[in-house]
Amino acid sequence: MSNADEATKRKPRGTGRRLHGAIAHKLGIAILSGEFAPGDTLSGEVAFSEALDVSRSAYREAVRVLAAKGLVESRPKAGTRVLPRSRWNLLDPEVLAWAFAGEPDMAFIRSLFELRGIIEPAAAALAAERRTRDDLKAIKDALAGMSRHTLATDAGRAADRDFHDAILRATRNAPLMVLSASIGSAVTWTTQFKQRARDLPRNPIPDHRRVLDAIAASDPAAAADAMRLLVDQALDDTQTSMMK
Amino acid sequence: MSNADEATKRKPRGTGRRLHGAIAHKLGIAILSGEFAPGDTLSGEVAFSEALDVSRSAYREAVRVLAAKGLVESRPKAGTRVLPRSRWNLLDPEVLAWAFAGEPDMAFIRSLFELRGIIEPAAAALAAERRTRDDLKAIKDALAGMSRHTLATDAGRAADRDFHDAILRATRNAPLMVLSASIGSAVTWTTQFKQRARDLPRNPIPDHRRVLDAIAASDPAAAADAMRLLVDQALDDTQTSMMK
DNA sequence: CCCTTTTATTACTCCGACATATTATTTTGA
DNA sequence: TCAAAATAATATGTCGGAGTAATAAAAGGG
Repeated sequence: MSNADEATKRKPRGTGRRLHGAIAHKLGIAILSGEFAPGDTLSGEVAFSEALDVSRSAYREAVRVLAAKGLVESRPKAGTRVLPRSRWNLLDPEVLAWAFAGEPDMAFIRSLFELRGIIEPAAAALAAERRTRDDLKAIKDALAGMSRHTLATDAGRAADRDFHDAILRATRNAPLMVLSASIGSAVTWTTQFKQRARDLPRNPIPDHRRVLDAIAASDPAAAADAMRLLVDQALDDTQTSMMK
Repeated sequence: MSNADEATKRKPRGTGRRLHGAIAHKLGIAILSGEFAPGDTLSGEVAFSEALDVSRSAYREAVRVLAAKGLVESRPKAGTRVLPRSRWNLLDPEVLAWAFAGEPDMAFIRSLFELRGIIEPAAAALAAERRTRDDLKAIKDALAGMSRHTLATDAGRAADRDFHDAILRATRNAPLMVLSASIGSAVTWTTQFKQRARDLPRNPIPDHRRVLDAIAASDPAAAADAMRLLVDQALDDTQTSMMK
């Protein structure tokens, strides 16, 4: 190919993302947004890589990433096809990010909150049973961080995530932890939308404190109830802010 | 296991699995089994690919797959390092399969059943609320398939999976579906261990029918209770069979 | 008309080299 | 003596091409 084209071959490593990662990101968004529908077969690997002006290796590695997440499947002669949605690994953090990169689907967001509404109260109950003193301290510290910053700031949202993460860690259940971490990051996207539309609707500290108190008291039922309140309220806030 | 294909490296395909897939499988098992601990850095790309007697491209694509699942991270000069367990995407079906490829960890299995015990009753309740007539028919058909075959056969286990899948589809919640599909496949591995150690402990049809009846009656609470019974019982069976 | 065999297209695999980025080392200055 | 900056070393990242295996379609035979 033509050399000395350093200008045309611009480096996409703005955030330390590699080339194949950037391609996977691009294709992932295209698939999640419906630009490539399930059943569609992507044009050949030579054609596509030339269209993107990247090497075949980079394109192939990107396809491997997508295939690892269940988005596509490439078979000899048949080409690379987009798999049906049921095969997609929607819980993968990157897939989740791609889903929210385009215009977020309200039904999908509601599904996520519904799942969160199932997971988090149960997690709070488990945490109430198994928490150690260190777990309790971590939860308490996160709550203190929340009261120092508002949810409109990055620090405040980080503290909110820490609060939920600390509870998850107290469950001593690894699959539960990774699951809620995925959902939590997705929910973070939506809360960013939320605070964009409207400033914080109410003081979240008392509700969080109720969860903490129930876990401190080793009361699983109360912890689950308190957490259920918290999640339902978050869904309501998100919905109303997206309505307007 | 058969390792005759190890000698003839010319045709390394094992039933449709590509070379990079085989490498990813091998490395994935090595990581999940603890052979490579978090923080360990794999030997260089050239060294490792030569040790495996494969090209660098095949090895690199395998590493891309592992990186997509959060198992490793490759950085220039620093090498490819195994990420901490918290970054692993344990809900990925392939990762789950790798986790069960070695000797299964009882604590991990219990964690999975615990998660299943949270998810499935809630899913049954949602299904009871939203099921259509077609959903009900699918559940009924699956149950009929279960009564035709025993759980000791492949067909019987397939029918059991169909039963749970049909319920999940009735929830109209995509993330919930893929999540339970992952867990379900993992649980299938354990049931294979179970029936290997001992034949089926009891007739599972009546318990499943209770779930079906509750969903048919659109009774969420009853559906959740019936499903809870089912899952708890499955855990008990697995535990007792692994004890002996 | 259906099944088997053949053919051809296609994507996977492998190769070797160059470019790049990160880290470790060394050197210089305070 | 310590710290910071510049340099060097090395593994990763990237590239295009050639060979091979496998599948889908077409052709031939039953």
